[in-house]
Amino acid sequence: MLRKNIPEQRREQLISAAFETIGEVGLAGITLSQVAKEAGMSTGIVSHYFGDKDGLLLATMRKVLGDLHDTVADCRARAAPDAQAQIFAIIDGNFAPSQTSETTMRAWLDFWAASMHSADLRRLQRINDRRLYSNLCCQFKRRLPVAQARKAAMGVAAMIDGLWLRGSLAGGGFDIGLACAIARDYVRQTLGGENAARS
Amino acid sequence: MLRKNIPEQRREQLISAAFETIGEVGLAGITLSQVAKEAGMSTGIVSHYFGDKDGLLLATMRKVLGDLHDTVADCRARAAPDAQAQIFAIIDGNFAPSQTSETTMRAWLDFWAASMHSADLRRLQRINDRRLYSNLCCQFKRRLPVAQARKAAMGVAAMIDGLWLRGSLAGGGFDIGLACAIARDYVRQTLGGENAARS
Amino acid sequence: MLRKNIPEQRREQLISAAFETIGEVGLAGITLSQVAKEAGMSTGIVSHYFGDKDGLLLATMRKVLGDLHDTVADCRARAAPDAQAQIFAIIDGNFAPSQTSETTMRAWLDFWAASMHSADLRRLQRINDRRLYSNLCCQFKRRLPVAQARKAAMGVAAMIDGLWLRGSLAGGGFDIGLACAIARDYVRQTLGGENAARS
Amino acid sequence: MLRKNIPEQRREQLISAAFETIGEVGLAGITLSQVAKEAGMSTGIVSHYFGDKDGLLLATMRKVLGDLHDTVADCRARAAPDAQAQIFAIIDGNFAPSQTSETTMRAWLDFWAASMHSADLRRLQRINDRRLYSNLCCQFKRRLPVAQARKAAMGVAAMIDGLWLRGSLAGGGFDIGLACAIARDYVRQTLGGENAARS
DNA sequence: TATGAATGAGTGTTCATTCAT
DNA sequence: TATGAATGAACACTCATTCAT
Repeated sequence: MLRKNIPEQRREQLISAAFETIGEVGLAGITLSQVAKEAGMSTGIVSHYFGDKDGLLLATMRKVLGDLHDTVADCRARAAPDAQAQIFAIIDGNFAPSQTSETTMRAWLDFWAASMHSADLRRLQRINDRRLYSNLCCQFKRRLPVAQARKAAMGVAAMIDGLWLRGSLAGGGFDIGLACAIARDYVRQTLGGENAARS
Repeated sequence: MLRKNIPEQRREQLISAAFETIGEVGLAGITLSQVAKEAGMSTGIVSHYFGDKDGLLLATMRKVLGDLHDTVADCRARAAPDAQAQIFAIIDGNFAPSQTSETTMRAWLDFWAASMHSADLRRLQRINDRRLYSNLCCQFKRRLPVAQARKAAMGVAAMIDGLWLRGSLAGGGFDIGLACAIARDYVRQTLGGENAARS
Repeated sequence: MLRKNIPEQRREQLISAAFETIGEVGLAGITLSQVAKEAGMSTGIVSHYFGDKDGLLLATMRKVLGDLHDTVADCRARAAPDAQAQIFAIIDGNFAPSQTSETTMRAWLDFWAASMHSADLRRLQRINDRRLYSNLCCQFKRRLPVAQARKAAMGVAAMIDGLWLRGSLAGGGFDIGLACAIARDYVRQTLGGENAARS
Repeated sequence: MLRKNIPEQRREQLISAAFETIGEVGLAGITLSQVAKEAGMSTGIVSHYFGDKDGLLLATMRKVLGDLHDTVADCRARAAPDAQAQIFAIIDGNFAPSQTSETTMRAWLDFWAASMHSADLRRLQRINDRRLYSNLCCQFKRRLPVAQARKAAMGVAAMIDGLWLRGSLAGGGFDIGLACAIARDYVRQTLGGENAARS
């Protein structure tokens, strides 16, 4: 709130501007002057706060990843503590409105593609990738043997990313409710089959 | 073989060179002189054959899509005609070695991301996207009611793309056998669950 | 003369333009667009022919050094073959009109200063530096014992560079005739004193 | 010592920092933030004390010139009052350790080159240039006719600058003792030859 | 008085495209 | 048909300078 926070505010404004600009023209087509204009600042300010273009982009990806993390954490906090509810919450978080907006999906996909060619981005991407897997795995282990839990976690993680990926192509026509339903069915099958086996 | 085919051969060489170069430096980092060098031709030749850079890239994406189509068609032709075998063949085709090489995965992901910002690429991407869905849907309909078949097709398509997407991050560590196993399990559950329900 | 020489001609035009521009604004203040404008070409052509700015500057320094070498060689070829005449010719070459023009002197001094901070330029500078010394030393050895010849060569080389350096500050007021006379006197003293000692 | 002197102290610190920085990266490569960092101050302080970058550089050159002047004055004060001893002292001053350090030589040469393109720097350079000449001329006149004294002064001044200039290229390999010896020999010849001629 | 965040003009360099040969 | 030299607009980045605090 005080003076001290102004630098942090400007960093955030710049990151937001970068995020928006990526949504408009893509990561490949972004220019610093576009970002600066979007943020209402000068071009030189980027190197002042982020060193160079890559620094800004890295910070922007961190922000995108952080937002997803927070969204999922919120959903889980509001959900019942049992395994299935927690897994459903993870799915819900990944398909929350903030994560399925046109801009977010474009940025996501751009960063994913870019991480194939940049060590820094790839590291970040992997952290996020593993987090989804281990969050799921942790819950599945409460109900399934380790080996099955691992396979289930991989399957659900893939299904979430796959639904999301295919949804990105649909643009406005992405049926989030249907995506969640399909993912939930898969989870139920996986857990339910085990229950049946137990009984 | 004849003179007439030389132009076509050069087109293919150029496309191959573009494909390899994308694998090395990414779609964002590619330059025409790199492609020309890789193909052993002059820089001016691209506009001669493809109009401009975008034309070459579009043709390259068409090639990538076409290769996947051919690979899946091969697998299906060799598989038994029943629904489950055909679905398994579609899965196998999507995870065939030619489709899971480092170069292919990078090109794929780059094109997917780029299709968010280019109408031409997006159109191509959508055609492919729908083909996977309708191929799966067609088979599921032989065993499931339409509504369920559609959900199953969406789920399997998402799982294939999701496994593939997450595998792209793993680089060399992508366990193709495990990916296929998870996808097949999901198909079996979907078909089998229905069978169980029917009986 | 033929087509083949056009690239070489453009290289020379660019080097000339760089030389002239250095004379106008100095090595520190030179920009590629100035050079390109002076040469009547586009800015991109520099990297085409010289890789980058440093490449052009290095080539320009080589040209300046080469011109001095040629000028001195001409003077020596026209002079009598005896030691004193050859030494006088070396002095004359260093103070020839082409070497004492405002532009040449500015370029020279700029390159000398820059060679303190650039390995490539320093290497070039040293080659030239040693050439003056060894040319002189070679002649002095015909008349003096080795140790004395070396000192004499160092002295005359220093005097030439010193007169030239101080002349650079004078601008148009540089009295070339006087400079040559002082240098010749020093040579005569050095050689003559030895003669006197011998007799 | 008092408060009043603090501004003067900061000026000197800034000039020292500029001098050191020039030694490291050259006059062409210097930036105000480097200087400010070296001095442990803020970037804005330069305009506060020196108006702009050129002001700082001009002050730095003045300092370099002043140091040489003081060094020569010290040497002369400690030398015998006769002409030859005074001339030797001038030579010694010019080759004193403080004047032949790597940093000093680089700064000197950079300033000399820059003075070709800046009126302010050139004026300063000329003052120093003439001072060396008139100091020498003054002493030579005590022993030689005016015309000869002038030539001798020009010759010795050139020899000093030339030895120093060539020494700058040698870096650590600059043999100061040899340089002084060569210069002294030249002075002795000039004075002694005249003596001999008189007798 | 002193700071350092902010500006924005100017730089070297890259590269898709053109076109004379 | 094919070349590759040439163009020039666009880019990221630097840095002297300003000014609110």
